[in-house]
Amino acid sequence: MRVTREKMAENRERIVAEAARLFREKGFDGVGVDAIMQGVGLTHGGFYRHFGSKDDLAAEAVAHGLATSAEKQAALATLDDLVATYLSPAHRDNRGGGCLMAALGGDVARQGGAVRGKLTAHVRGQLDRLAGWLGGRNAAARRERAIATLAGLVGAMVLARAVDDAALSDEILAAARAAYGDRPAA
Amino acid sequence: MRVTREKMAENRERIVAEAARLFREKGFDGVGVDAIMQGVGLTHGGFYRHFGSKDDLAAEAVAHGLATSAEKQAALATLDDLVATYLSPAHRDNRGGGCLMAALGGDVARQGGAVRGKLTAHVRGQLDRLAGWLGGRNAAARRERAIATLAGLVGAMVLARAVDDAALSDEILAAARAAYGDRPAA
DNA sequence: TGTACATCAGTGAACGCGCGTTCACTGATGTAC
DNA sequence: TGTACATCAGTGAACGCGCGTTCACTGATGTAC
Repeated sequence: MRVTREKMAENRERIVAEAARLFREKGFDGVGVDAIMQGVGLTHGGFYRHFGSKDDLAAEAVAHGLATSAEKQAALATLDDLVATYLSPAHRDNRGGGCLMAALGGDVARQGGAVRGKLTAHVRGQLDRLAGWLGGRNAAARRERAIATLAGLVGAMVLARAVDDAALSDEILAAARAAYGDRPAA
Repeated sequence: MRVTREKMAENRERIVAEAARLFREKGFDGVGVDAIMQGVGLTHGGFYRHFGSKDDLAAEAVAHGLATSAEKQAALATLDDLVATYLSPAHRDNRGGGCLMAALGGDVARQGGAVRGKLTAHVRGQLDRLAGWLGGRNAAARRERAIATLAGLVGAMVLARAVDDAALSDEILAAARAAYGDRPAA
C-alpha cells in the first residue's frame, strides 16, 4: 500500500524521532528495528525503504536528539535556568526525551565515526554557550569553567540515574544544582 | 578433563576479572559468554559450572570492578592524587581497567537490582571518602562539594571518551583537573 | 479532466547469523576401602 | 600407600530464540497520454 510522498516523509521523521527516544531509553543494542517501527505503527519490513541499515538510523537519531536538545535550550535565558532544568528530577526521569550525552555518552564512545563526530560538534557548541554565560578573568578561565560545568551536569545526571536510592538520587541533583548555579527556573 | 578445586577457583576468579574488563570496554551487550571464556583460555560450555547465567556473572563482575577500584584508591593519599590519576589520559585510554561508573554508569541504570545496589553502595563510599578530603564550613557543605566533585570527575571522563577529537579530549581532562584539584600525582 | 500503466511504500513471511543455554561425553580428580 | 570407583570441570556439538536484513507481493500513488 503505497503512501503519498508527504506521508512517507512524515513516516521517516517519526521513525527517527521514535528511534532517538528509544535509543536514549534502552541503549543502541536494547532496541530492535521491529520495536522502533512498531512504535510508529508500521511493520519492520518497510524500514529499509527509509534507511540502509540500523546503524544509518542510529546516526540520524543521534543527530535528531542533539538538534532537539539545542532547540529546547534556546528557550532558556540564563545559566541558572539551564542548570535547574537540566538537573531536575523530571529530566532524570525522562531519559528518552533528555540529554543525549548523559543517556548515550558511554555508548557513543564505542560507536562508529558519524555518531561520534556529531556528538563532538555538539559538545563544542555547548561549551561555547556555557562559556558565554559564565564569568571569569579571561576567555581561558571561562572556557575552563564551561568544561567543568558541562562535566558536572552530565556526571550528576549519570549518577542520579544509576543510583537505586531515590533520596540519594534527589540529593545528587540538589547538590549539583547548588554547586553549578541554583536559582529556580523562570 | 576435571581440574583441581584450586584450579577451578582460580578459573572462576579469572572469568570474573575478564568479564569485568570486557564489560567495561564494550558494554554488557557487547560481550558474549564465548568471548569471556575465550579470553580466559576456556571454552564456553564450561561457563555454567561456575555461574547460573550471564546476568549472574554481570553482577559479580560489577562487584569485582568496584572492589578493584576501591583497592587502587587506597594507594592515593590526597584528593589531588586522586584527581590527577582519575583524569589522566591513561585512565581515559584504559576503559576496561578504569572507573566502572564512567564506563558502565549509563548501562547500570537499565540493569537489574543486584548491580544497581552494588553501584549505589560504591557511590556512597566514594562520597564519604571525598567529603573527608574536601574543605567546607560544615559537614553539609563538604558533602555537597563531594557530590559536585564526583559528578565532575565522572562526567569529564564520559565526555573525554565520547569526543572523537584528541585535542578536545585532552583539554577536557586538563580543565577538569584544574577545576577539581590539580597538583601532580606523587 | 479522465484513463492506463508504472512505480514503489508498506506488509508479512523467510533467511542467516549470533548468542545464551543445554547436554552427552571425556578423562583427571577426589574418595572409599 | 595403593587400587577401584564415583564425581565433575571442561569440551564441543546442538538447540532455540531474537534480531538485522531480504524478498515476493499488494494496492494506492504518481505519471504519461
